[in-house]
Amino acid sequence: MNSKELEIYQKIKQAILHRKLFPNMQLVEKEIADSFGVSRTPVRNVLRRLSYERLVKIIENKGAFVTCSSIEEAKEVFEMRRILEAEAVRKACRLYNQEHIQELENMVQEELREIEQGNYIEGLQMSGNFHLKIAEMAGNSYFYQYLEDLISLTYVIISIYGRGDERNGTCCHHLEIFHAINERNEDLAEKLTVDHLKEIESNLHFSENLQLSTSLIELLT
Amino acid sequence: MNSKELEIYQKIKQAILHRKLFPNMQLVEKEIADSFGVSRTPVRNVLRRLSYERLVKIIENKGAFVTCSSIEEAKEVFEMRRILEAEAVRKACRLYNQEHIQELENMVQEELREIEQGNYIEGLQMSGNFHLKIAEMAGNSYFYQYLEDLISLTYVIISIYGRGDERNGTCCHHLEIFHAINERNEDLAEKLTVDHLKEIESNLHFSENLQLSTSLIELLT
DNA sequence: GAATACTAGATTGTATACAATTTCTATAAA
DNA sequence: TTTATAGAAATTGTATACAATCTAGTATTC
Repeated sequence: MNSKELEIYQKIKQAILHRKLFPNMQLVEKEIADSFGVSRTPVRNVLRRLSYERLVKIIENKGAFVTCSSIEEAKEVFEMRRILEAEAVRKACRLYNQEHIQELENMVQEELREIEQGNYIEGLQMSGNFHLKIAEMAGNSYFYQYLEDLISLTYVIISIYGRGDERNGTCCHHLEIFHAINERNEDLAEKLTVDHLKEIESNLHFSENLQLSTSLIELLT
Repeated sequence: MNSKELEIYQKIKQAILHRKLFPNMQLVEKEIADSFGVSRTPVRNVLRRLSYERLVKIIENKGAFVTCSSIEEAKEVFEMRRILEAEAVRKACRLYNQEHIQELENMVQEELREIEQGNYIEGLQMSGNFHLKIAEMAGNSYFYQYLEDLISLTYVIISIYGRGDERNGTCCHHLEIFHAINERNEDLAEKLTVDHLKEIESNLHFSENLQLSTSLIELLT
């Protein structure tokens, strides 16, 4: 993917993660192409890549739509995150160097600042970056590749099923996880990570009949 | 991906897995397009998808090449397979139904027949299908998606670093794993699966200076 | 008035033309 | 002989034109 496509890719992805583009909203190729001053060709390439990452859903002859994960899909995302992040944080405990741990600490601090200032979306973004940093520290590129996609999808899932009060415990959890990693306490780091993810998931309201939101947003577009 | 692209995708993928196309070989868009009687457009789409799956490497302005995994990349693949398949086989033990277990048994039997008849490539293919079936039984679509790609890459890795004597123990292992699953013995099934993957990896010759094969094959194309 | 069929517009899918880049080769200079 | 260079060929990248499909609105029929 060249620099032009990369820019389009990042802009669209950020727009989805920052909730400028809502689940089920159609991404019309021509509109995007015009707004970037390019032809439909690179836009189509980007949309295909996003669909491979499950952030958009392409329906043949109909178009590309921002993903609106079902409850089952959301649960799959969290389950896979627990599996991958449990292993990743263990490996991070074993493999990290001074530079890594310094960066991780900075990220926790920055996240705390954002939350204190009431920047909800930015805090959520930093939260994801914290998890991704651990994936990077684990030293196997698949952790990063897979978790980048899963964490991106988590943003969308929270925007669908979240209550809007996600800022509560997460940054404290991150601080605890950071300390466990710093002490190279694998068992503790894994436990804290898995519990953390389970708590985030448990704060979503899957119980209510939210399948409606699918068609509802569809009507609004 | 529509039916036309799907066909091209499957043909190219099978050609790589069956070693008709060698690592580092260039996949020229026009040649493929002509051979399928289509334009370059759908071929380009397919090549991009294969590059997401890491089966093909696209270099800007140069083209698409069959992946030639480095030793480090190969080790990443096996590590990630152990992590995912360990969890998948545990979940399979808990979740399988009668239909699943029947299909799995059939696959082991078919693999045994292929090996007995000396069909090396077919046996290897069936071996991969056995692992994929377990991923399917685990009931989380990410197991299947991720392992489909990782197992495909494993074929290429074995073609690069294998000794050609991979047929030895694998099918016996599969039979043992099948029995463990059938008895819903999670711990045993996980242990057998991880050991099985470690043995396959240990039978590759990473030690020798095989980075040469990269440039060597490059010269031949 | 409700249901259906049809037309027009919008959108995606594919092929093709052209531009940009790389690769190869032949020629000339050291 | 080797190296450097120029130009031709091959290949990829992008834009555009056209085909196929879907969507929506309108007219028509019952």
